[in-house]
Amino acid sequence: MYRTHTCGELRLKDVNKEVRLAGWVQTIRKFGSITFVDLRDRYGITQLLFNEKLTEQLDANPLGREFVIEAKGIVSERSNKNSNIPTGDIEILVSDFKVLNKSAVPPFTIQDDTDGGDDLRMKYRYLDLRRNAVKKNLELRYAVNRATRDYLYQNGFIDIETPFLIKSTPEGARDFVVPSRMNPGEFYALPQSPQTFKQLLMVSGYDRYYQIVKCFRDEDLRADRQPEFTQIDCEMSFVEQEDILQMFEGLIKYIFKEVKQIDYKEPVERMSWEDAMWNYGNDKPDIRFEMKISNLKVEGKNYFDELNHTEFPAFMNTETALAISVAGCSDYSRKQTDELTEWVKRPQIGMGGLAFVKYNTDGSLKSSFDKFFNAGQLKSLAAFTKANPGDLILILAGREERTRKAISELRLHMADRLGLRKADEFKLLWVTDFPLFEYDEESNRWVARHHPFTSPKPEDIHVMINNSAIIKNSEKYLEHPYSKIKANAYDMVLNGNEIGGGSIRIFQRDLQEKMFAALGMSRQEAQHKFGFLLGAFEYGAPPHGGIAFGFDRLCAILGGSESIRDFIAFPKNNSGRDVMIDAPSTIDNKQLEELHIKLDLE
RNA sequence: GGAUCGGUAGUUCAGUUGGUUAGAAUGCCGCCCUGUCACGGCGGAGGUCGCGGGUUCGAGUCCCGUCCGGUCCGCCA
Repeated sequence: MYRTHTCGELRLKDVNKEVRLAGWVQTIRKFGSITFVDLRDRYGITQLLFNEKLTEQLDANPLGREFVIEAKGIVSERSNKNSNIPTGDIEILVSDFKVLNKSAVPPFTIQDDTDGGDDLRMKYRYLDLRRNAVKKNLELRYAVNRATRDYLYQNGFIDIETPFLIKSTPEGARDFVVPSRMNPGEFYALPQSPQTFKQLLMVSGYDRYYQIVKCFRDEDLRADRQPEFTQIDCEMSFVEQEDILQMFEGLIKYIFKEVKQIDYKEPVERMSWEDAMWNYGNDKPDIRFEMKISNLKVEGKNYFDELNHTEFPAFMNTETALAISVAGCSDYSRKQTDELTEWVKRPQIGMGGLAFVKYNTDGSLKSSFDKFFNAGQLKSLAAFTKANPGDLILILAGREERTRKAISELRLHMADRLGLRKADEFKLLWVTDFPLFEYDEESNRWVARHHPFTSPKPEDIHVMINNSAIIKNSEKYLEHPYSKIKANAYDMVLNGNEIGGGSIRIFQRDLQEKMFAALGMSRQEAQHKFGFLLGAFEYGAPPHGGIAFGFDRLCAILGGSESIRDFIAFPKNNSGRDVMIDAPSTIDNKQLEELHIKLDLE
């Protein structure tokens, strides 16, 4: 037996016990004939005391950082206690010890505030994982996992595994493909999600299914995006949208309670996609704070007309003008407003400039376009944006899509500056009533905004059935009936992050075929790609719907972190590389031959 | 596919206008130290300035190319 206790459990009540501990040497502090060693394992740190005067031949000199040792000794009360660690009242007076394995000097310090950079930490991830900071993230991840399984079990869900080697369906994200040795020239694809399988399980009658499952997408990465990631994937039969919303806001609340001890009592707020876009400029608003957007000029509605104002070119010759009113910032200096202007001009935001109005606390108004607006017009503008004395009104104008995006980024930026996005505050939101289709100008066709299995709202089904997807020459796609169709789809948003999304599915063959056709798929193509699903729909498919949560991201948000990499044991870097094992890598010619693959590298 | 920032000691970084022998902190090694817990003191070792080319009397510094990494846009149903 290597150990009788862990390094995290001994307390004053254990004094005088003889114990054995095993773990890693965290630090060594030597004072002549006595030496303190902090011994670390998964559970904590316990101080060992080596006293050469008391026990002869007890030489701690051969020890080094990260050596694995076992030590025998008596639990003793410390004369100088350390209130920073749970075991700080005691130490082990070592009578004997053994080095179980030596360690090379680690390339970075294994401490909460490590000196290692990201790249190095990833290369030596097995050392990085020894750090408390990373360990507690993985523990949180497991707590979320357990709470999820608890809740879904209590509600009658069954966990069913679905295959990883499936068929490539190049709709949506790019697939990772796997060559089939036994079927030369043919390839499997790794699932982007178990979507069709879970729907087939509904046809099979497993009316409450879930899986915490890896999904794969071969797209470019970000700090919060990995090529393989984990979803909480769920599907239910005989449900309407309301049933799903109830069930799964229950899940998230349960996770809050179990993992964060947060009692989220109030019902989750709801907002239509249109309201979200209108008031917040994006489909995943952070509603921890207000700061709604005022639409000064949008399609079919021009506030400046009411002002009888036609002077300021930045507002006149533009598609859109949007404003936010930021509380308590009317005293911004020239330097600060310049800063904001620079901020919106950065290539990521890409605006030409920023107009502003200072609504001073004394009620006076000062704008960056005083030349064009008189006092009365400014007053009216302030009223329209619902500004109060003390507010700073920020206005962006330009092309609609870009300006909307920019103002929503600016809104978040201002909230960050004002400290309105508190890490310990959690605000959930359902966004509903998404458009079913988006028009892709590149490929000149409609694409499914969510995915092609999403059902239109019942009242919009006839629009889909009675209209052709084809856009006539003169017609703008915004005027086409398809652009008005709403989907039975919903996203869950937490503090401005999309943490989950789902929909009520199509479960009739006719409608599904109509959907494929609308997406520009021929009958034969649809049959080839999704024949199995269409076939299944002929054998009594029940009405069903579901949702999937981004597990890694949910954990990161609950852990108060921006990066999901900190919550994945072995993540990949920005280029999709695992720098620890150095994957991906080339394979030898023999393997290629077996797969009947010839490389054509330039 | 594009934009942008970075690459200097084991590590994190500084390095001025191009100018003598490239620095700091930390880590590492040695010696001293009986109450530390960011221990302390003294001493020491440690560098292909990512790589290749160019400009120059002279390049860590300027230019071109390239590789690697971070962030963002496109992309991610």
